[in-house]
Amino acid sequence: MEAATKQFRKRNAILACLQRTHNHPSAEMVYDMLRQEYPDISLATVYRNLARFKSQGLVNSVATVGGAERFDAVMAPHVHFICTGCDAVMDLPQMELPQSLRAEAERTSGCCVQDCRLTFTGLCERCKTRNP
Amino acid sequence: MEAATKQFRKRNAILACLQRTHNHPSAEMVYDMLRQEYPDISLATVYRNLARFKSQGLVNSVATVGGAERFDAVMAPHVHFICTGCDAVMDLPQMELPQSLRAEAERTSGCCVQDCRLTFTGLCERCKTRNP
DNA sequence: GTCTGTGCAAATTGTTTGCACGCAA
DNA sequence: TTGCGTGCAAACAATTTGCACAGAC
Repeated sequence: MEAATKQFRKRNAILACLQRTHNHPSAEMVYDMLRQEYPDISLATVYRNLARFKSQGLVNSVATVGGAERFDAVMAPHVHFICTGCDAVMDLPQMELPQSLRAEAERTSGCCVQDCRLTFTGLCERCKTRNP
Repeated sequence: MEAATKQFRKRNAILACLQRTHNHPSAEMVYDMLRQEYPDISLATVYRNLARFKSQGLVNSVATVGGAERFDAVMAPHVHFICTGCDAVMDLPQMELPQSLRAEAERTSGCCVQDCRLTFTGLCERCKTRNP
């Protein structure tokens, strides 16, 4: 990491963490992951930067699971699956999100549609076998 | 209201409130609406009964908007629109939710899909004209 | 010197819980 | 007399905010 980025080291680390991971972490999960490399990082810094990224359009909030907001750095609309057994949030990359949906929503509702989200809930493969 | 229901008067009122309104209220919104008829109702009672309804499959949580969970007594999967300007949550009844999606999700993911939710965000008609 | 990013602790907010009371079976 | 629904207040958990400090410009 170059010297010039020292000022933004933690901010960059938070964004990089979101871009690197695919588990759609909560603020606390990001905090826990970064604590290894930045032992003095504060949870408030994570929250502050997540809010900033969101308002900049760098990060989306995917859902709130078990009371905690979950974040995603993949901005292209895609399909998610949330496991009610283990609170995992994952992508369903095989599934296409029909482009026509957004236009159709805008036409039938008269609203200005900015985002579209298709989310399934249920039990993931692991929880499926554990729970009867 | 018959005498027999006195025991469940508030519980019934909470459910009826959800079934009657279409604004997908939060616990606090339900509380405020019921306070007119039941001035001594408690927010804890609303939360307790909402949790009960949810576990009984009588009520779904649609989304959490501005930190507060929003509820819906319409259990059939349907499409929602959330306005980021005024935090309104509304139905898009004109839009069909393709039945095939759930099966496709189950097939491609290997998960056990229990629920499907299609949600658009943006600005409603009123906020659209207010915000530039 | 000014501005910005941050740690820390306190505050805020949505939600849950423990306890006591009152009514129904 | 046992159980359930409730109000109230306290507890909790996720998130936000005020303040002081350090480093970048």
